[in-house]
Amino acid sequence: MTITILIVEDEPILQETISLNLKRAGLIALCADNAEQANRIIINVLPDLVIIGGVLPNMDRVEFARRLKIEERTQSIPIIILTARDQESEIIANLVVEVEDVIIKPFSPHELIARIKAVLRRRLPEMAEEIIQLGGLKLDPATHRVHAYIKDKQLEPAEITLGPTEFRLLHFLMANKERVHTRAQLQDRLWGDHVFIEERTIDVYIRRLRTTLKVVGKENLVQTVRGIGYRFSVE
Amino acid sequence: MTITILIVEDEPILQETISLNLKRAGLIALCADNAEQANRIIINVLPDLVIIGGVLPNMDRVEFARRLKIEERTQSIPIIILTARDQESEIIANLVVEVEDVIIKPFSPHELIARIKAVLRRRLPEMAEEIIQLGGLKLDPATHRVHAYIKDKQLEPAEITLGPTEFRLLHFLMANKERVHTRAQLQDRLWGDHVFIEERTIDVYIRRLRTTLKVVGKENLVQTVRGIGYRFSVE
DNA sequence: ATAAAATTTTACAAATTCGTGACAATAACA
DNA sequence: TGTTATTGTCACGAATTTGTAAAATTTTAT
Repeated sequence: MTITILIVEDEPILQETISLNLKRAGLIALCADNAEQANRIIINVLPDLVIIGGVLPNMDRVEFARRLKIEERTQSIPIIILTARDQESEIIANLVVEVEDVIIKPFSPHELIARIKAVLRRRLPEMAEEIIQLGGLKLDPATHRVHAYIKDKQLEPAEITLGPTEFRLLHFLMANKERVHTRAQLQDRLWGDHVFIEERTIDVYIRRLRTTLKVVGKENLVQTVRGIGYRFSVE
Repeated sequence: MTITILIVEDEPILQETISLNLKRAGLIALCADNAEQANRIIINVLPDLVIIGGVLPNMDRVEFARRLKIEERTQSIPIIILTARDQESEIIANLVVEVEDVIIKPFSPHELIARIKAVLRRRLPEMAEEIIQLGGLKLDPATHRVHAYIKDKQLEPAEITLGPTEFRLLHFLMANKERVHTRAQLQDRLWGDHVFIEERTIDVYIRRLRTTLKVVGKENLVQTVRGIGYRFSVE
């Protein structure tokens, strides 16, 4: 799942910097110096997000964003506008156009990445909403429910009650079954970069998840890979 | 694996606080009050990360970061700058210098640690994830699993359990099959430069790997090249 | 054939890593 | 407001891994 981001920015240094930070975050960056170039790119590659930086005179930028929002093909692409603090008129204009986010300069790379991710996350609710069925478990992100199918008996699937964190953990593990995740990766995905938790804390949540699963007889689904991390596996 | 962090900060209280929090997180903290002192430390000990805090007049801090990023020896050291929200010019300047992260004061110790760890984590290159199939063995880095296909029988491939080091060793050998690796090379690739181990230790791990493989009938895959080192070969 | 060199085994203590139960702090809720 | 989940941490013991030293074996050179 590669995510492509179009940066419209004429200042080369800023363009370069943003692009670099995006790459570092595992996102693909396309760069355009002006509106025409941007349009040409959009014709070929529909980006997942557009960042409109310091291009063109102010109102033109808003106009550019507006056009994207009007045209059917590009309508659903989220837009982030970078704007200077003093250009209040523009900020207000953007509110009218209903851009997804406005980041006021100056900003840190970290902030930029964080907000890009936030916007992308918001956009992908359906993607995360798929029901996952694995190893006799059914997890439904939409209803936030987990059911366990017990083979021997013909009983209705038993509902499992999980705390919020345990649910997210199970969800992530199931969505990436078989793959081993280090504690650092789990921490990144479930808690994010800004929150500091002890690595042992993850063990504790793994245990909580396990004990809950054990109650319905699902014993070996969450496995330890010693020295590395954890894995959801159907064997 | 000890990680050393250099803190450049003239405010004693802040210095102390940061240093304390780093220690609690298992990181080694070196402190410098000013640029000269920092340079002197860097000459002796190459830190894994530099935190530039409230030292010197503003632009000098950026200059300090820039110098580190220019000099070859220190180029790859990630830098985190602590900056006050109102010093916009500096934040922008840092973007240009391509500092790894800018943390805006005030910040919580938790946030600091989290972001330090995030930066350090990002620095690690991602391991190759390709599945390697060789000589009746299948090694999958993503799931961290090794399977052995036994020819005679039509059985399902048997799973092999390896310790972390044995796994890395096998992975490396398989990824560079047929090529002979000296013990020094293996040591570099699997343990890194800063860890001292006896050369004999590698022999021991080779043996451990061999015995595990022998259990599933894979006997001659890891071969000795006398006087040189070891090799993974399919004959 | 014998000594020297290199490698394979074996055995072991120290260090890590993981699972667990208990605990205070915080958040959510009625 | 009080009551009930949830969160994150800690400390302990058990199990595993790690690195080493030394003995045993094999290979090479003299």
